[in-house]
Amino acid sequence: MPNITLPDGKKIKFDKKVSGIEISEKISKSLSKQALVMSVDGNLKDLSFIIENDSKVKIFTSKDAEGLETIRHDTAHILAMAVQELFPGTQVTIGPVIENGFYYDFARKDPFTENDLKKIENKMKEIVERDELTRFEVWDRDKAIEHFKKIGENYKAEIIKDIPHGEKISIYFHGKWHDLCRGPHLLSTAKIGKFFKLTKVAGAYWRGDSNNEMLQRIYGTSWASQKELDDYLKRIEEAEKRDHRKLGKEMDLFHFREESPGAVFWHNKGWALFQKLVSYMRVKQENAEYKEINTPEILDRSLWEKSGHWEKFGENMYTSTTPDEKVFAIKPMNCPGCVQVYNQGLKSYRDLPLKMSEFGKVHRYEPSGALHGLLRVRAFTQDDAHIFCTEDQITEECLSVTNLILEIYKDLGFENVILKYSDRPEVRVGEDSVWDKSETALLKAIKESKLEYSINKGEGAFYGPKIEFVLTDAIGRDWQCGTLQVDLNLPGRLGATYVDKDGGKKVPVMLHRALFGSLERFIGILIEHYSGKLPFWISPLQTMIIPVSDEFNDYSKSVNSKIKRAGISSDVDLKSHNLNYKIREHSLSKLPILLICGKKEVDTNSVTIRRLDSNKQENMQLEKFIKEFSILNKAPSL
RNA sequence: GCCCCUGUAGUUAAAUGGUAUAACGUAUCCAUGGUAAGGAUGAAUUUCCAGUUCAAUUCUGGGUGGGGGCACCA
Repeated sequence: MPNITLPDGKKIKFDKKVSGIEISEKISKSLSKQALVMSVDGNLKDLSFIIENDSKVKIFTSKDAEGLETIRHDTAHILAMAVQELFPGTQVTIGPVIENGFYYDFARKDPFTENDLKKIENKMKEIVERDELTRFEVWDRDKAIEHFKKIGENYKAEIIKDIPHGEKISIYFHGKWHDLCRGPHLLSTAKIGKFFKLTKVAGAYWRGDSNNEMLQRIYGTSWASQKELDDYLKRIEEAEKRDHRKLGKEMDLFHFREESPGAVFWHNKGWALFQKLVSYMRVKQENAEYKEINTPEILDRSLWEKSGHWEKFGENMYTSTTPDEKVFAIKPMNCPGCVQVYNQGLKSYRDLPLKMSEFGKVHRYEPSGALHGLLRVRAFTQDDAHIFCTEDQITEECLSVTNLILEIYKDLGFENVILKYSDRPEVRVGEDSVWDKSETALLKAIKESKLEYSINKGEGAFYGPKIEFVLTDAIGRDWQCGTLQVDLNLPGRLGATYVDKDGGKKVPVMLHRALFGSLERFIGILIEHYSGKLPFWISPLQTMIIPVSDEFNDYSKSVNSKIKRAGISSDVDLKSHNLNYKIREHSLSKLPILLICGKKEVDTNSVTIRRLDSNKQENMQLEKFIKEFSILNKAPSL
């Protein structure tokens, strides 16, 4: 006779075997109405599961992550039911819960259209109303395979074949419709409610492998209440408003065009932002003892063959044949060029660590489907550096890179940073013993940094293991930006050496590191993080001077030139629009500071400040304005 | 690269088997204004290449770009 222990420690004694729903009824009527699933000794179970022995039981409602996940899982099943009712002959494959929703992959000849989504949604609602009861059976493997094959569900049969022998094959029924599934599920289809929406159709490879056939995936979202669904849809809308592609156009920062897919045409304001970030990093790197260099964009094929890029990275490289038939590659990475700078002249152990930075523009032939605004381009500028050092210096140098990156992210408004560590990939150069050494040294640095980190097996660069720096933006999205790679391979391949204490030549270790990764991508992230309202010090155009009428144009022009001389970017709006019009226009373009100049200002040699998102008027002496805003015109850490 | 959707003034959109409409922007003129759109007039457009058709921006096929996913992100 089971003794049930609840999360608060309370025990309930039952005189017979008991189901989850019976337990919830015993606790309270309202709980039994809201109950969705339960855990029995830590394992999630259907509420209909019968408990025979003493157990710890926790009942979940839609307020718990477990409850909401089960709702989504059930919604995915109901989606599959609806699709098969509407489109007989469609095969089901898998339909997992994902963040904020679920998807289901189907195999069907004809594509689903946006119109079908609406139809399917209605059918789903109908199924919810039918309130089909959930039932659960355990089948024999061979019977299950045979059954699914017989009804034409070849993908399901294949999935079952891959389930290890000895594991139970559980089949869930919702009415007559059934699916292979681990569960748990709600008691009936009505329990999911109607707070779901199918969001998009997309292609997806069977088992995520691009060699396999493509299935049709339907994405959806599902919530416990109409309000939560509405809030979610609202959040999506808000995120779309900060899309850097849209803001980039509105703010006149950059554009793309057909002649060069995946390459940015920077407008004046966008380029100003780009250059501000570069100047800022120059100062930070100067302070950290980096020496800036610059190397050719086009280099002979032989160098890329030596470095290993030709073989391991060739598919992503642009090449160019000259009129005299020589083959060059447009650099996809800066490292070989940098090693050649290192190689020019003799280096001593006393020169190490030698940190060479380069704002290098690289070109990579990315798959067309990967391109996405500034976030994924084919031509971009890396804030790259290569640190040549001895093996003993690796850990210390990695730590100093990590600190530099954290400082820079903080200046730009990103406080939350986590690390991702990736070790040796399948396609790589170098001996395993060398990889052992690099991986150990890098891991040691990670541990000493005391930052949170995760491990990505097999995702390192072809020449060495790496850390990636992942930051979190204003609406909680993660972005992978900086990177740090240990490389014991390239320097040797390209013949880099230094003269050690004993007079013998040794091969240095090279660390590759990028702070933002790609300037282009980072600018995209910055725009989205700030919704285009960039901090004053990196604003591409910081102040706009607006004369109240033509009469004050001269005064406005003189204010403009004084502000510019102080290093603050500024412009005068002399167009023949009225004041209100100009204020609206420049506010919409997210200009941080508007300076209004009229009679009052001329008489007192002052300006009236209007800050973005405020309608307060603040009159200030011009000299004072320049002094105060010059202080704000620097990164917080400088 | 793969699947689906998509391409109309600078921008955002509307319409159509008989070469297109609006708003904003732009240009000219009027208005000279004090904190989120003052008024008038004008210029400007169907992504490219084939095909069907008397006639294609519209239908069909292909190229190419863009979007959403998948795969990729060295």
